[in-house]
Amino acid sequence: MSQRRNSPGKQASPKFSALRNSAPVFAALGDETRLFILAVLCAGGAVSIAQLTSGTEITRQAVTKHLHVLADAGLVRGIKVGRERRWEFVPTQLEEARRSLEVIAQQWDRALERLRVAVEG
Amino acid sequence: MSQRRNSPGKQASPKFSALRNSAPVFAALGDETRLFILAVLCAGGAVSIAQLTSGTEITRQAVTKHLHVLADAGLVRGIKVGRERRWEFVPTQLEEARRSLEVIAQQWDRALERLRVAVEG
DNA sequence: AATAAATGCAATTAAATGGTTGCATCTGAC
DNA sequence: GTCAGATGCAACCATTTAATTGCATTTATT
Repeated sequence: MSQRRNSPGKQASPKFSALRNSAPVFAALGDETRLFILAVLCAGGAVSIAQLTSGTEITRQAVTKHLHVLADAGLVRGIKVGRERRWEFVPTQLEEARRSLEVIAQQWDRALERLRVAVEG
Repeated sequence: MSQRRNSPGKQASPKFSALRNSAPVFAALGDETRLFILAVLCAGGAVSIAQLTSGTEITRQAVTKHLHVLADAGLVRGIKVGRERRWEFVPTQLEEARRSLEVIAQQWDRALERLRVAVEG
């Protein structure tokens, strides 16, 4: 996921690199099935693959792959319990992503404010 | 982008369909170059393709494609001005996405709270 | 020990993505 | 009217992604 293909800026500002870091997280969130899985895990705690699969219409292996995508993005974690593996939500990265959106939104708000001042004042 | 491949739930709850709707937005955000473009547009107002391209190391056409992905997700809009097209940020969908993350986070918080109550009494 | 449940692993496939090059079109300026 | 600047459009290519099927492995249970 996101093999650091061809990044933009030459020497990205520190402000932007925070944003940049959450690109993989957004990519992981950018799929209905994964959003569904995440919603389930947020609500319930630790759930097995079999249980998660029963909530979808795809195969167990497909669900497994989605779980690994989410895990690579740091959004979930799986721990073995007996013969099954329980998957649970890990809040850190989602918080990070939320902050990133705030940053963009704030930047926008400031731009609007500057515009307002320039016009009115 | 997101050809509604194989969606999860049979009759998704209204609560989840709000989340589901922002999957395409997250997908659009899940790329460094697009995050960069978005950051620029948030800061600056209306910018031409040529100007945007100069901030990256990819071709103008690649930037154009990214802009269309962002536009399809409703995050930006382009308006023709003379012989150039100015692209600008549109805040609505980003707000929507932010709310989605809040919903997930709140669900998680409530789950923790229930757990706390169950343990502490 | 034998069996069934729950996963893990690998190969395969169709479609989507990110990028490119080349050429056409539209528009402002001289 | 010609010419350069800024896009638009289309074909093409390599990689990644989402899903599948089939088989191997691990682990409760009886």
